[in-house]
Amino acid sequence: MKLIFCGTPRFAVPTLSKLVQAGFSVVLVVTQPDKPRGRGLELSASPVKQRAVELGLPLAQPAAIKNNEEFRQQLSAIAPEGIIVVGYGRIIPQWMIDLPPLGNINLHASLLPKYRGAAPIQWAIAKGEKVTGVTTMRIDAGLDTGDILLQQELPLNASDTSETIGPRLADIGAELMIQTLRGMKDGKVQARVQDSSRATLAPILKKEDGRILFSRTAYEIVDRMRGFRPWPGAFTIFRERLLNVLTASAVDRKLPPGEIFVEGDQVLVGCGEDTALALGEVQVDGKKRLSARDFANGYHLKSGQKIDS
RNA sequence: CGCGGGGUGGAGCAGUCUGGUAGCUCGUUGGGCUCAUAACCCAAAGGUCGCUGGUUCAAAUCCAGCCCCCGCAA
Repeated sequence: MKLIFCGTPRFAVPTLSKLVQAGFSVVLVVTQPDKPRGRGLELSASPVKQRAVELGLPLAQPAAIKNNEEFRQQLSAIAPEGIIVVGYGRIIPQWMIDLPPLGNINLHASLLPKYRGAAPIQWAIAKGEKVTGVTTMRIDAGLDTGDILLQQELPLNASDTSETIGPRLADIGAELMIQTLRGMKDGKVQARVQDSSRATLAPILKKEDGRILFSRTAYEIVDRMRGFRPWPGAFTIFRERLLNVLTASAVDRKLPPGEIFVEGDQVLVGCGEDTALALGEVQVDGKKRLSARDFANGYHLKSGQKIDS
């Protein structure tokens, strides 16, 4: 089966690898242009590009595609049976949706219609879901609103974070994509319409999503911390500097929100509804990560102080 | 030239602006108190102040270069 693969992040890599391994003919890989990254803003290639290079596949990195005649003709000339889209990072234009007979097949990292949008893994964990999963669907003009092809669930437990779940969903999703394509080929896979009344959104994360609001319960804060790791993480402002809270647990304790309580080696911070956050590892802007104990000793924390002042 | 923070006894920090022989909270070791303790009291050990060079009577502190760590941004 002749396919074009569009993807950019690490999440998309297993699917690309699996397609090639399973014998599908990936004739073109489309990914985002190289961008400056990291300190010093050095130019770096997307994970998908790196893998495509390893696999010796032809690459395209158009800056824009909607009105890109040259790119459109390139794809038309290939005449793919299907276009596979996994975290490409751009809106797929109508002309592309209409091009292949099998349509544009997307792998999405949630159980649609829940968590439509750019950060489904993170939001599912941040909202304290007990189960998430992956969905293959046929792309339409809307945001993750296309007809569902196949789904696979993955249970979540309290220790899971986006870092641990992301790779697992990527692997499960890669497998599901293979099943989907094979199933479509011999007509065993039925597309079914999403129930949009049950839809929720998982918008792209911003740094601000990581700010800890001590008015929330500690349990909510911990869930968000798991979901938003490693970025944007969880932070507050401590003595006019950024304080990243890398790990923490929730306990039931009545303390004024934002107030510190030092107890032995533990540092508790009051949260909403008589809950408190027991700090684990923290990191002050410019410093190394510290245990709550070292943090309390080094910065002379006293019970009654406000952490965010 | 993307912006910014930091490297001080075993850990974490203060001191740097306004040069003058190093301080705090812990930990460690010894002793004391206690039925007992991760609690409390007393004492001790432990530091080339990231590296190199410069200015000075004198540098953790001022100047120059270098190394390492981290946050923002993407």
